[in-house]
Amino acid sequence: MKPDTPHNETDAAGNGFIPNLAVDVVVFGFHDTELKVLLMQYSKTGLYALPGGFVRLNENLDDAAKRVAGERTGLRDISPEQFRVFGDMARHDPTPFISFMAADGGKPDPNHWLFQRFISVGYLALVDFTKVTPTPDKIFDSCNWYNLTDIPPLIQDHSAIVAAGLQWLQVILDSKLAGFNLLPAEFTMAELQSLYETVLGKKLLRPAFQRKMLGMGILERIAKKYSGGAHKAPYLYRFVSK
Amino acid sequence: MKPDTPHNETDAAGNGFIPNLAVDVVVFGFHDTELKVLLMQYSKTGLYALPGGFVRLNENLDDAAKRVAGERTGLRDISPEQFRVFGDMARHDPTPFISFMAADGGKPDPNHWLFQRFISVGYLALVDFTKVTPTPDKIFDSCNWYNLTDIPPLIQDHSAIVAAGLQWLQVILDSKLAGFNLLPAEFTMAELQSLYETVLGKKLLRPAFQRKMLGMGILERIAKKYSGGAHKAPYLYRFVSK
DNA sequence: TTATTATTGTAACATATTGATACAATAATA
DNA sequence: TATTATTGTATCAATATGTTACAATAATAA
Repeated sequence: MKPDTPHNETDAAGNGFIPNLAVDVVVFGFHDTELKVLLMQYSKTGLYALPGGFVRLNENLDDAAKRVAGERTGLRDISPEQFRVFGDMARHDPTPFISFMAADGGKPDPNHWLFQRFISVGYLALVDFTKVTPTPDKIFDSCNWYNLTDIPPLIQDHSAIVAAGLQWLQVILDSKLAGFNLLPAEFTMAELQSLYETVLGKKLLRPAFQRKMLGMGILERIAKKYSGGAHKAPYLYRFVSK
Repeated sequence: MKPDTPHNETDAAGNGFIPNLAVDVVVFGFHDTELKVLLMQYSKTGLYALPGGFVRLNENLDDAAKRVAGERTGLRDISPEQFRVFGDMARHDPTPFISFMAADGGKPDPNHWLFQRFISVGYLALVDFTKVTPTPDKIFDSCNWYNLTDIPPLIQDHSAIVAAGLQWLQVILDSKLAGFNLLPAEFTMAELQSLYETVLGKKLLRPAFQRKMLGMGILERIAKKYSGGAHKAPYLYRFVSK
């Protein structure tokens, strides 16, 4: 038993956590012109879910999201941002947790705290795909990237949370320079444009895109990249905050 | 005792409500070229606060905010929208509630549920100032409009919640036609512009503003208004959704 | 070594949007 | 009937965005 994790993290009472409150994190990555989402799976039942967790009694809400996202990705320097709270009664559905426990052989305690109604704060984490080590948790024994265009059915309202997370990303993409969190430290203009096109779901004109990005004054040109292709090699860029 | 209100709404255990979770509503109105906020006061201590409340065990989160805003304004047809969750430990400060109870003569139970740490969902309600009947609640015995430019110190982090609500309003003002909820059914272009200027905190050029508003195709021109001034009378407009 | 190819970087122009000025129209008052 | 203040909008200027075009060039092939 790890000393920094309460031994009652999944006990029937939920001691140590704020009741009825959860955080679910939509972790987006970008790879091969595809947006990827980090999903958990409980192999015995095959059910998929978002990385999620609960808020400790003396823990900042944002820190809970950071902890959850950090544990699933191995990343320490991320700051997930809340984008919406999901608080309808309609989202209450304990059957996935009942089936988890049934699959483990035990007889589920009908008063288990996980079966209660939960209000969940949705967080968005934008990460460098290449830096992530997907890591399972105590409930879900697998954790992996999935193409956003091809996600399996998720438990409860998690599909709606993913959809809302994408919508939010589209909104903040321009204003918050969110895109740069999804790319490695150095990238080509073509990669940046591909990211924008994937997130926004539409083609952009190359000259206008390049003009706009360079006009923001937040890109530093580094060196030539040898593309390997039979054509002019693109510059590499680095993001620099003003 | 009203049958539709749990008798334990403010008892020491907080039964019937989700623990550690609150909703606070920033109710904005617009009157005399000023943005107004609805604030509660507990007269014996003089402390001010946002209209707020708790979430019933079987209540949708949004419905809790609607209930709270409805009870304080007398309006039934409003849909407050969440704009941010406030979940830092730093916001935890039970002293206002302790002083309320002390002022009432009773000896505060140190384990009273109100003294616990709360995570609060901030909601924004945009209302027609002229339609509101400010109504106190069980904790605060007064409820009134205050000029946003001149709000008294508020308990806990409620000032920050108001500030965040205003910022959010500035963001959604254009995209969500939020302004129209703040005006009466019929209004002049000058009134609409004044609202925009007040919310955004800057002057706008009249011809460009008018062109933009008319260009959106959501305004219906009604009839002449007799302004009473020694000048050309303005049109009246009505908002029509497409 | 020299074409060929595919892609990059950007100039150049067209179009659309927004900023700013100007002015006729007009409702109340003098 | 002249005066005044404000409204509605035309007009032009400035800026931003959409689009086409083309020279530059890195790898490959002739």
